[in-house]
Amino acid sequence: MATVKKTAAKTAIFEFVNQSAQAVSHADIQQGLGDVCDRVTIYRVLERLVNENLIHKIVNVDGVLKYASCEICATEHTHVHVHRHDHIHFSCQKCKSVTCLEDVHPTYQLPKKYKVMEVNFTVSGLCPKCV
Amino acid sequence: MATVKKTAAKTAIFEFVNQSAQAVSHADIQQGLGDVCDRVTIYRVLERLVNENLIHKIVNVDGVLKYASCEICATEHTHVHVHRHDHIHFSCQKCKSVTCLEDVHPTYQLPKKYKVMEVNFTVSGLCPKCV
DNA sequence: TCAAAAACGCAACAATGTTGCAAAATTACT
DNA sequence: AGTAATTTTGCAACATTGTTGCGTTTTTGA
Repeated sequence: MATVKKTAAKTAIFEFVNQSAQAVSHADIQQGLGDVCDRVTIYRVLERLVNENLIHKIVNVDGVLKYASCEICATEHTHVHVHRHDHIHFSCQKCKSVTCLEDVHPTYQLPKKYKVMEVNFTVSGLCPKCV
Repeated sequence: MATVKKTAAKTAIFEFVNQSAQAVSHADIQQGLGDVCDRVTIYRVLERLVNENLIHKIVNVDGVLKYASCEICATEHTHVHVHRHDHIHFSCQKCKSVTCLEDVHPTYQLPKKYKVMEVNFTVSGLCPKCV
């Protein structure tokens, strides 16, 4: 029985991600939190937070992984149910910010026989501040 | 006046990408082509091919960049016009293949003021062969 | 309090991608 | 064809991002 343990690093990282208006990278966290923990620990904590559905993971257009708070998780206090993170992310080419557009859910129809488990929709260009 | 030059490496890489049914990574190309050219050259040729709209670039769910032939480019013989590569890509978690679903174009509506320049839609799960 | 399990730090490694610069190849022009 | 201009290449070195193994520390539940 895998028991999840509460640790200082996990709490700090979770709050950091949650308080950010934009999606943050590993580097952002490391820089933002100073040295609360080792570099490797950040990777491992992020992996756990994603598995526990407390945050969600985004692949940016340049291939760098980013993490963002999950509105559903943040508001509903039960993390038991699994929900799909199928909203669009916007990656600004100028200010480099990655923002969740939680209300924008693309519609599409896949050919039969494909079994979808995760989605990653990212659109890049200029955000309202930079346009 | 930047003049595009035809080279052996470029031709080989372009044909390799074009003949692949799935999207290929830098590593796939390097392995597939042996040593027609240096590792760095592959990166640079891919960048050029993308800029010339001869192939298109995909960010896989794990953050690795992949490249695929562009059906529009491959069939229409004029590469002059810029076209959006806004179809969905499917990334199989089992066989690791990344396939262009050229006919699946998601519809979505962004909030005003976002200027879209590129899109990257990737769906992962199990492909028909692995389901 | 104490033992089991989870999480951590450290070090080392792996994969992927980038940059600078001099040499080689291609192209345009005469 | 000859030649100069420009692009492309190879090489080496480096940067970034992410992973793994392992012994130690921390957390948790009984």
